[in-house]
Amino acid sequence: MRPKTRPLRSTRPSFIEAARRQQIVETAIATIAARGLEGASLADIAQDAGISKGVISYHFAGRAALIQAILDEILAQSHTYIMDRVARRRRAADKLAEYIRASFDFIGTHRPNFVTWLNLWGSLRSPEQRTRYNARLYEPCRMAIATILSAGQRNKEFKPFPARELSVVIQGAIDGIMLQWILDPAGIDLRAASRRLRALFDWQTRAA
Amino acid sequence: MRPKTRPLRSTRPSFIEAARRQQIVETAIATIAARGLEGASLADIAQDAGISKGVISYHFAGRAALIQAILDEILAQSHTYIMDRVARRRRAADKLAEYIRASFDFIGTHRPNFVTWLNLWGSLRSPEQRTRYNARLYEPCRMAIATILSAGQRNKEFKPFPARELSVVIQGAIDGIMLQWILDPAGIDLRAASRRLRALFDWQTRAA
DNA sequence: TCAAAATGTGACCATGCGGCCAAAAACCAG
DNA sequence: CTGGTTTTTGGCCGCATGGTCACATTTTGA
Repeated sequence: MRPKTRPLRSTRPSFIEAARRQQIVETAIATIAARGLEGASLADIAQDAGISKGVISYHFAGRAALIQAILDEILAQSHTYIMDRVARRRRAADKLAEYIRASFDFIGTHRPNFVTWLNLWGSLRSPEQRTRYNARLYEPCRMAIATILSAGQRNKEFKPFPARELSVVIQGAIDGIMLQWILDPAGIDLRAASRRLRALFDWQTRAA
Repeated sequence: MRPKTRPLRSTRPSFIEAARRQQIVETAIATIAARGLEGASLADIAQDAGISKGVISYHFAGRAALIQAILDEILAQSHTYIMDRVARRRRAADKLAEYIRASFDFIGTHRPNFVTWLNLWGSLRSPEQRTRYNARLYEPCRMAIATILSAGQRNKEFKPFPARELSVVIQGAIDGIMLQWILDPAGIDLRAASRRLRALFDWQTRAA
């Protein structure tokens, strides 16, 4: 019998454990995207996954832990995909353009993830009012952009500008457009937005 | 005794009714901002407002109706404030800059509103899966910007560009930066972002 | 001034939720 | 095969929630 408080991961998670966790997280993303956060009880998620409710309790410490796992999963998937594509480019200007293009590509092909992502923003500071955790979520994205920008400035590809400040604006523009698209898919042309953003920030960064 | 189903607003709402509704909505905004959506029960809100729980049920058809009222209130406040300031400017370029500046000013001075706003995004389609309502929420903002842009193009202040497309980008940038600031206030410099956005879109729109 | 309407109260209720557990089932090493 | 371990099941429980109601209080208007 697994003790109630997990023994600090004494052994590696079994194959079944990893698979089940993954399955539950993915089902939960779909369920939340479809019915909203409040409409997605553990029972609902279990039913969608075709398992008993107890299984979720067995693999996750509680609802909060499941939500945390969902957040991590969504963020990791997106980050991995984007950075993979960025890494294939050499020049800073290409990296920046690819960052934007990959972001929109991923958003466009993973709508449920971002619908759920949106539903979960409100739950971010639930556990202990830890507003601070949220910073941890966003900082890597801004950091990635800022790194590209700084590198471009170092090798004179880019002109001088405050990299950190601009990275906030770039990430903001991407997320803000995503938000509009989540709330009103028919009203937003993701492809056009992606194109314009690339042109806009290319113009804004490239040396004369 | 008021009938359960409201008689289609046969008479104008009384003074007390209007005041109470306003009080409840404002208290609810604060409560949700402080404790999160799931942590803000009707009982909590009532307590914060110093009234009995039944009063909320008396003035609102249910929790969903209250949330809807909150959304309308937040949106109306913001929209009114911004458009008031925009209206004071004559030239299109000034209107655009003022739109951006006013947006950030309002965001910066009404944090609780936007924390709650963020918490409520997930509840937008709760009632009937009406994803469509969301469009109604965002469209006015984009419309306002597009109107400014079009006017500027007509009188040659602005160069030619797809106004609708750019308005999506402008509103997106504002909201995306707001989002980062909500999640991580210490990590974002609103003033700098406002300045950069104004410069960026001035550059992007103004005729040569 | 006073009855009727509007508003507020606090207790009450049904419901659904997250969490728990004892027993069954599946899995696996020896 | 077998005994121990992991995983799953399905039902149960306590609790908090949104909503309702009979009654108290205040406001209104003639």
